[in-house]
Amino acid sequence: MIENQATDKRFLILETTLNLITEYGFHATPISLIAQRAGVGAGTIYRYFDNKEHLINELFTAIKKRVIKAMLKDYREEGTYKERFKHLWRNLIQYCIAHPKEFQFVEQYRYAPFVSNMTREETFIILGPIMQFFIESKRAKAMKDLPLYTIIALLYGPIVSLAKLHLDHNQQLTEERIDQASEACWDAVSYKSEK
Amino acid sequence: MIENQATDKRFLILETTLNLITEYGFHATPISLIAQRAGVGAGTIYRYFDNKEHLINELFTAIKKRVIKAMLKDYREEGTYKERFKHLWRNLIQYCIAHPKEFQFVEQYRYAPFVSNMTREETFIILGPIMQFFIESKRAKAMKDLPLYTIIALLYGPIVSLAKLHLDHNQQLTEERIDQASEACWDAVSYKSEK
DNA sequence: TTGTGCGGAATGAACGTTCATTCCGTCAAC
DNA sequence: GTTGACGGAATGAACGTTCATTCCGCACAA
Repeated sequence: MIENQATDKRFLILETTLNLITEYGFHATPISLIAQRAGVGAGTIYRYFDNKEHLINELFTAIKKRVIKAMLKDYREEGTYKERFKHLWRNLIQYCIAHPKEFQFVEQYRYAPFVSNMTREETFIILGPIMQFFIESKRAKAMKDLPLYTIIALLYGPIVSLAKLHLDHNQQLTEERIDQASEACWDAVSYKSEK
Repeated sequence: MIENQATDKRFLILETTLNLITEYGFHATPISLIAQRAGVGAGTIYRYFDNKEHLINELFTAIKKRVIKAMLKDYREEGTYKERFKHLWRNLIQYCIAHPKEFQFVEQYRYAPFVSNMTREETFIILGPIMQFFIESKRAKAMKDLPLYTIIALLYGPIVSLAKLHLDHNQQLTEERIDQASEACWDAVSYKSEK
């Protein structure tokens, strides 16, 4: 019980920060405002986080983990490579749309100067299982023999763009459109003969 | 001569700002530093720009225009749609790589809260000719009948991802890789039969 | 059951710093 | 001599962070 209160408050601060930062940006959301909205004292935040920068970095990794988890939801290593790909791809874009603030936050600050390199490297480690899928697909000739980074760009890039267009321009991203796009992405990385 | 001195100083301030902002971020580059690096007084900056926010927005549109111009360089409405697509696509990614700071700046602040909506809308107007190409390609059945926004996402998304991976992870983006990727992008938006 | 003492969580006023912006004396151009 | 561009010191607001103090819940003595 006692620990729960502590983790609850920690969580509360993180979520409040997420809300404010996506709305106003990092430097435009003062600690004082986070404290006010979270209903805690400004000093309290410093009991849980060393400083503002650490707070952001923790928020970052927390969200990244949620994203990867969502991406791998119900994923099984069975079926065709295309089916598996579509499962992962759809999971990811669905999550981005369902959690716009998390998506915006990650996209906006991924390369911001105050996000530490360590945080960025952690991400790559977390992504291990997904990388494995790509490598295996290539080996099985289900995917073109493209460099790993090219594959990532061809598959992840459109997700980011689609999600941004969806969120910013109210381009309704319907089930149908998501499916169209996932098919197109598969066309990009698979051989033409591949059905 | 007099105007030239004025526009030179204006340009100097803008370029200095670009350099500093991509290195430190918007809120972490004080006007005083811009002034110092540009070799002008802090007050002088306010002779050319109303305030910091305006300065950024002007920098934004200036860069956008350069990007579109670079994209359309040597573009002619002749040859197959695939050839034309590849020309535009390569122009764009080449520019992103050749001008990393401009690319980073645009990508980092495109959706930042302090970039005005007007600046964002201007962008869409500038993009008119490119949109026309997509519409025409669809009509000619050279491209799949996908929503315009989907096409943009499928083609522009990978460019952003590739450029970022290139710049951040030192993934050498060779001529060969650029060509592979452009082919893959075309596969994404064209019909399978299309050679 | 009640009263007392204790440890650490929580607080928010205060501090020192930093920043965007203003203001004004200087100086070059004509 | 007049004009206006210019530099950079001055200004005041806002910020992150600290720290002396308060608050709270529990343990235990009586």
